[in-house]
Amino acid sequence: MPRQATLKDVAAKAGVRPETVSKVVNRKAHVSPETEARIRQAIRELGYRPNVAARNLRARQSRMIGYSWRPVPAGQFNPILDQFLQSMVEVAGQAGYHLLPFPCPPDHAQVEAYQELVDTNRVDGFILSSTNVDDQRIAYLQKIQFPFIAFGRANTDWDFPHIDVDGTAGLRAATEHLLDRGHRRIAAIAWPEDSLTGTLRLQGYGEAMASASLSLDPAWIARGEHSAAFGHLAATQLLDLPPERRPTALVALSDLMAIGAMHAIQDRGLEVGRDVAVTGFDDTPMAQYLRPPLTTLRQPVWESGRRAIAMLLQLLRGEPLPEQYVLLKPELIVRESSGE
Amino acid sequence: MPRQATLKDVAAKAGVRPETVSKVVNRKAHVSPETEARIRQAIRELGYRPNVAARNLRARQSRMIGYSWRPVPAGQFNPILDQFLQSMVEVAGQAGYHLLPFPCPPDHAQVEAYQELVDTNRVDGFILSSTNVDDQRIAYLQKIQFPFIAFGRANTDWDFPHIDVDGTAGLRAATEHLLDRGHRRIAAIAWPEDSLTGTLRLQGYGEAMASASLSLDPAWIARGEHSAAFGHLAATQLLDLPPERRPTALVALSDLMAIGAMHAIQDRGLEVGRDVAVTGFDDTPMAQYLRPPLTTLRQPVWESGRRAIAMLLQLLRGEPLPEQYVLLKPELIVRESSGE
DNA sequence: AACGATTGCGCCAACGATTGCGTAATGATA
DNA sequence: TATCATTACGCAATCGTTGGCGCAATCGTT
Repeated sequence: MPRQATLKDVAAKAGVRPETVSKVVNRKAHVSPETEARIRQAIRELGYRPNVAARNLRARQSRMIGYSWRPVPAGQFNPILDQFLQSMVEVAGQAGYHLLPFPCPPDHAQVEAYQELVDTNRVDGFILSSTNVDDQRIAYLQKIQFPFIAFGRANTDWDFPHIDVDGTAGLRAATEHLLDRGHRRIAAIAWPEDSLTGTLRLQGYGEAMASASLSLDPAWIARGEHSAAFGHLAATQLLDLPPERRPTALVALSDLMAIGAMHAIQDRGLEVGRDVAVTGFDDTPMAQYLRPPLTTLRQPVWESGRRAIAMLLQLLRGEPLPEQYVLLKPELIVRESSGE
Repeated sequence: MPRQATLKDVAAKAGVRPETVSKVVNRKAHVSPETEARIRQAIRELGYRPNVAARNLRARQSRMIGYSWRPVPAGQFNPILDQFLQSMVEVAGQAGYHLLPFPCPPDHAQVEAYQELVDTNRVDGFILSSTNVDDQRIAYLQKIQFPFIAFGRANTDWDFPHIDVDGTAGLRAATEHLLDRGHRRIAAIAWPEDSLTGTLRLQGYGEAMASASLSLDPAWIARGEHSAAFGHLAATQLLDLPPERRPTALVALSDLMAIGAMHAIQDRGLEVGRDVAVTGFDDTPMAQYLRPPLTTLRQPVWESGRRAIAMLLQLLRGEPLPEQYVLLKPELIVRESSGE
């Protein structure tokens, strides 16, 4: 099998020097039309493709973008990953970049993992998803001034470019939708207080309730781990409240918790949608197949991926970012779990 | 910001030549203990890491493995991707390799996409998933003798290393499980005849029915597109059969179709599990949250990923493969949809 | 003491592409 | 024909790492 043609081979065939070919390929210098034609012909005949390792060595870059995500525990879903990867690969590819995915290593090994990729010149920048408060990855990359875009927020006093889905607006929309349908006693099934995303989402619920001038019963906010089991437990306890305090609608911070809540309602012989309304968050693929189908908030996954890469590419080109922070609105998908 | 230290910097600090440092790093030559200590000290102090681009250029390799998968249409799930990526990244990482994911481009552009990655030396090998009969990617990579491992089979007369989940054994197990529970009229909800995976799975159903000496009613095999809607339609038609031919159990080739079938049964006022048993395939995360939870076949995703990479690494090292073809058995997960 | 064998490490030449500079050839102008 | 600007392309160096070769110093053996 003949090895891949190099600049030298093309040059020999076209009767010029390798540098000239390089200049034609990169449109860097003026070359006479005839020479250019001869060179292009040779390139075509030999099927020449520039060797990326050589290019990268010379240019001190890798044309690779690291993507780190936090894998979900077994039994849960990651409905985002497939689409998110696709959208990023597509946009990055158009600019000649490829993705290098790696699941977040355990906390103590995180910084080393990033250091490795940075120091060996394997990646030019990063996309981080599932960010945390006090996220070590963000702290490290900021310290060494390495280009990255986060998908999610972190400490409010940290200043770094990021994209996020506006969970506050999402829960406000879900709550308002329930208010529109006449509900007045609406409870929330939420995450622990240390979750940033959870706090932001819950805030939207609070805002909607406040602007409808409804007083909030403290018992209406249930906090617990992100699981269907907790959704079930929380809903059960909420339905156990005395009639005048018992909620007629539940907003859950995720589809997974909404599923648990739906089951709790059904276990009690009540009908979801008619007796108690339920909404979720994520629009996981299964939301549409539940009975009744789940009203939920769809994250603009595709858009997020595109924007994140587009922003990172700007950083890599050394251009200033028009917007450091991007907040995208999720879309309320109304299905039967929230009534008629 | 000081740029990353190179061999030259380390050499200068340790008072030797760069090549010597390289030899120490790669354990290639004998160096006196004192010199080695001095060099290692310098490496530590400067935080030296070999530049991958330079290494790759020299070694004519990339230490990258291309992974191509067929993205699922919107509204469906890809429960595999997250775990599969994780398992591959982990094993590859231990051998100093990274993954380069790219969704399958549209059919006509497939070969070009692979050519690009091969010709520019961006990847050393490929993992292909969701293979097809007459798969162009396989044909191309075989033609140019480029290392790859397929996850899935293709034409029976093509000879290439692959891993697959034994769908035949899976459906045999599901069908036998239903036979054990006393069912005699068992129908299958299957894919079109041109699907290789579908044909193999259906075969397992046929085998189990045959070895129980049950005659197969041709009406018991429904074929259609892979969707919940088709599952619903097929189940409805099966339940419309006259009582003596009406199946008491349905094996579906996927969880998605099983969901449709469950809904059809419920729409008719029947109870899944008690009146009609249902099984799926995939153990998508949602299977456990359905009501009743779905009996299904769990694919050994983690194991597949590890094995696929391990095999590819052997090819890349030029070692012969102990097994060209690996068939992994799926695990039957019994839940309530198949009865008590 | 003379010999070959071993060890430790320096030197050179790649790997393939890119870049700034230099220069020969061309054409225009006085 | 001499001068100058412009065009087209060659020259040499560089990016960081590695493999092969060779030389000097050291060691053991007779």
